[in-house]
Amino acid sequence: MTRPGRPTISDVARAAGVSKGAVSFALNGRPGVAEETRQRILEAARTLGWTPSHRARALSASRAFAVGLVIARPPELLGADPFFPTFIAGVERTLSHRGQALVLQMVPEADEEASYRRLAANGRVDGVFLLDLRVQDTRLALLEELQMPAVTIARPDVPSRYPALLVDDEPGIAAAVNHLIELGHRRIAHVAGPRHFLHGTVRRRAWERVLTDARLPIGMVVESDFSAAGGAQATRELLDRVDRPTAVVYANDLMAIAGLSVALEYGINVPGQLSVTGFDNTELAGYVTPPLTSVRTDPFGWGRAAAHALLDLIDRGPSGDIPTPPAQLVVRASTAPPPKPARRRRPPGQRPPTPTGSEKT
Amino acid sequence: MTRPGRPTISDVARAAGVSKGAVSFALNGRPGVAEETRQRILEAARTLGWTPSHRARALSASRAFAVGLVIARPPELLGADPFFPTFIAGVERTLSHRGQALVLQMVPEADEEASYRRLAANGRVDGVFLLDLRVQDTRLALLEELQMPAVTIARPDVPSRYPALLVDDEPGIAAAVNHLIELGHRRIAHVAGPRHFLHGTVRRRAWERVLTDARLPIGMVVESDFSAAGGAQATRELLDRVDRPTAVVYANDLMAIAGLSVALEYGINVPGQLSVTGFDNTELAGYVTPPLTSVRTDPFGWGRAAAHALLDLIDRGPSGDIPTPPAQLVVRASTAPPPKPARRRRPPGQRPPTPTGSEKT
DNA sequence: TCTCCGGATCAAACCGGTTTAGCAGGCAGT
DNA sequence: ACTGCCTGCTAAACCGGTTTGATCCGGAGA
Repeated sequence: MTRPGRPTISDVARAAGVSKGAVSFALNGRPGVAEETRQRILEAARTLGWTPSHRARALSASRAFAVGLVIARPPELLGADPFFPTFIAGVERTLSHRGQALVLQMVPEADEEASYRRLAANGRVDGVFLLDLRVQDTRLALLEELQMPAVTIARPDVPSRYPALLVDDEPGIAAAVNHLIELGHRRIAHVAGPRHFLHGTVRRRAWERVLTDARLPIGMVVESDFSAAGGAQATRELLDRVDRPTAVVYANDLMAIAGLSVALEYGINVPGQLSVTGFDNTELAGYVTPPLTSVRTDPFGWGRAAAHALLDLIDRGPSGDIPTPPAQLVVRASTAPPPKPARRRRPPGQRPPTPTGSEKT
Repeated sequence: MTRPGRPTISDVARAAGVSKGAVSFALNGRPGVAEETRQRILEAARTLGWTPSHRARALSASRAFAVGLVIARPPELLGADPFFPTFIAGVERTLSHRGQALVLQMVPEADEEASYRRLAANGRVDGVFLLDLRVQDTRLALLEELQMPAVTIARPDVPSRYPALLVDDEPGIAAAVNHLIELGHRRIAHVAGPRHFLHGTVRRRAWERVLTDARLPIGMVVESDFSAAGGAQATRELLDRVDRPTAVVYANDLMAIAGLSVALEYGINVPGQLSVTGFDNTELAGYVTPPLTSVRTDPFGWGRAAAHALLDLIDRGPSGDIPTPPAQLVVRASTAPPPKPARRRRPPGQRPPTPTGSEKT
């Protein structure tokens, strides 16, 4: 007659002829167990095929051994953004090495607060990642109220006692704008993300700052929503202006790629008559026509670093913010000098797509 | 002096003047508690702000109240594919209503088996979704060995006692190929996904079958990897042939969009000289030039249905496979009649992009 | 009045670990 | 020989729920 179910620590204790407590000590490598006994216990555990019950450990340690990630975006916007899967892959890389799991929640924005509350009340996670920070984000206060450890991705614009992964979109946008200025552009527009998102605002401000420093006008900005449809619509608005821009800095690749199509539809050659830059350096950026100059970010690395920081916070208490390397501008064929003031039609000379592209900081 | 920590069921019992057991019964709506007592207990729980401890419940019920999803893909391939985020969003929609959580693991392919084993050994989940089925997938046997409930997305090509969500790519591909045949195409190529993936093989077979039924040749197929780079490379191979195809059916949108750029690079007009179809109907499909004819699938709905099926399997035992509505072909401007045999150069007449597109089954 | 029955309730065991208090025995110090 | 201390281990409590077996009680039936 075989025992049903997995062997427990009591089975191991019986097999090794010791008490439960001794087994627990031996398995956790704690002192107070004779070396010979320890070996006997480990041997018994091995032959029985014992594995620790995560559930029992979680209850007695009052820990979940899991961290949470709440994503509040409409599902149709989620698919097109490569950020999340890549970030999560990075997170996992760290977590799996430390025996932790990731609990993912994807909820409508209206359910977001409830989602955090439930996660905390149930004790399902020991901490969370705070992503897609918003301007004056109310979630920080919520998490402090819930006494939930957290790591924020980017430094919030409200006081926060949580460690932040210092991703800063400013240098990437600045590199793009400077690149365009160096090429000779003067009318540089921006298709921005929603202003209530911190990264939407940060990117717009970066664009403004560089233009202001160069004494160029900052009037040409259209706020959009990071979607292809939004990018297309914003591009139309810009191209319909009488003082049409000679370059557009988009807040992400998806909008930029949609913008490329709109330019083609208008019969405006890119990069001959219009330069375009994206942000994210998505896989597709190198494979559209023309290949898109973009800012390469590192969501995978961020995920790894953020997970590290969160686990350290949980295990060892507060520490400082985490720096990240600056993003790099990847120059491809969608940017070129602006057309000469005398409107000369240049033939739409195709450059072959170069997936790699050269780099500038 | 306030008690530290959350109130437990014992606190509620004390406050209501009853035993732990009575509280448990009352809270779970089980019979054997007088109505008046039940109300008193619920009232006490409410005023104390009691919430059930997921950990304790999991231990005593020997259930995790969570399901797992293991994704084994190289991270760089993950970002571009909109399937996973959308599928997961659908899964969450169901799970959150049922108090379940999703444990997500993203691992290198080499660690995949270990990942399932760990999930099972730890008892972290009560079941898993099996995605990205492979030809002769070995994970089915693994999961049966681990006695882990599962739902497969698509019916495997090996015997399986698990319920399957019957997603079938065949009708979608068939619709695309038939659409091209009706337009008059005779040389219809296919850029396939990896043949070791079931969906890669299924889509290729569907393409073959329709062509064979129409007595058209099935020679023009290039196996690729679902990536933009792979799609571009495969397209080059096809366009370099002396008997260049007049239409290409791509196994996903990402490869198709990369293919559009290659055609442009070759000076081949789409759809004038070459028709192109994608698969997935990604957000970008409607915003490239020309807008891409594609097959619309419903990963969100699949996620919802799969989660339903998995929870039912866990709670109520085996049931049947789950049907899904057939995919729809979304016709946009990337498909048109083939060029006339007499090679007449047609001007690259732009059609404005129409994001919506008309539909055919 | 006595018996029987069923509903309401309680105490205790249980899930599978971790942790603490305590005990036995060996050895050194005085 | 007695005290003190350290090592190696056991027994029991604990984490916070669920479930079972026993008990108490009031009302129906004989």
